[in-house]
Amino acid sequence: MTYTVKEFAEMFHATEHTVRYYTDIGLLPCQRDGGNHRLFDESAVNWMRGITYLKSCGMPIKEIKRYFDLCQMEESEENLLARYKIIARQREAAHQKAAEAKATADYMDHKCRHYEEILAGRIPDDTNPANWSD
Amino acid sequence: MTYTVKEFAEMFHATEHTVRYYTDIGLLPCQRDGGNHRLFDESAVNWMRGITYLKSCGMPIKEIKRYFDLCQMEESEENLLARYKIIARQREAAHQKAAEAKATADYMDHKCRHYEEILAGRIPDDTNPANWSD
DNA sequence: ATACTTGCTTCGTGTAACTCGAAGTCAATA
DNA sequence: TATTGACTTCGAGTTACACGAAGCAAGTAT
Repeated sequence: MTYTVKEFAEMFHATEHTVRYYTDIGLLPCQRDGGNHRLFDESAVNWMRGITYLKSCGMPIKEIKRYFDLCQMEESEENLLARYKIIARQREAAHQKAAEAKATADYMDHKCRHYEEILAGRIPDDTNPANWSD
Repeated sequence: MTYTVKEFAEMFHATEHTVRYYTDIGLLPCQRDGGNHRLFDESAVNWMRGITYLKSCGMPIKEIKRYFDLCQMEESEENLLARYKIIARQREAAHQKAAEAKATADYMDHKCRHYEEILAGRIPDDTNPANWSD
């Protein structure tokens, strides 16, 4: 089973532009059909899943590419360790991002309730940028 | 109490470049001292706190600016509601981001353990981009 | 007094990761 | 035959900075 650019983009909630961009910079492998159109197979789907996870850790595209290049090299203890280090580092980054995102969400809950109190007329409107201490 | 660009940047783990950039585009207010150097007061600190929260929701800078402009306008029911809508929307965004970040962190934990199994020699090295299904 | 260092200033270019639109190709359909 | 739709490449635009050059002003060391 293969996918066209459009189908592939939809699978990952990405734009076709982005998918083409990834193939152009060599981040995402693809075949071409008779009409020179990009075709993606299951392995490309798996690559792309990995890309989205690593991107979500905040990893720059160039580094993601380096990681995938490592994955395609001949196996060796050294290579394996290098890959592990990258993943471990990104795991850390992911946890930090998650904690930060949680804190932001909590804060926004609080801020939202504050607005609702004002709208209900229970407290006066003190909304001013200088009041972000709330 | 006022702060220089450097002090202010450090407070928010931002670069001096970024702080200057924010003042230049009118997102962050500041005074100037005799030597034309930027000076930030407590209210700027609060503004900046708000900016970092909203940015962390994924809100573009231009929209953040529009929100802060609303905060400085004359109060009215309409204005208040407009502001509330913005905040409520960003609250949603923040929760979505938090959930996604959590999922990524969990996945990275899993991936990390997978690597540790390989390194311990308990399972063979199948690490290949096409195996991101793991 | 002179030189150096520190910290700021503006200005202009560079970067990442897209994002958009123009212009063209090709196959299927009305 | 004409148009539609999906694809192609290419080049320019966007966001949110990052960086470096060149210059000023105050304080410190020699």
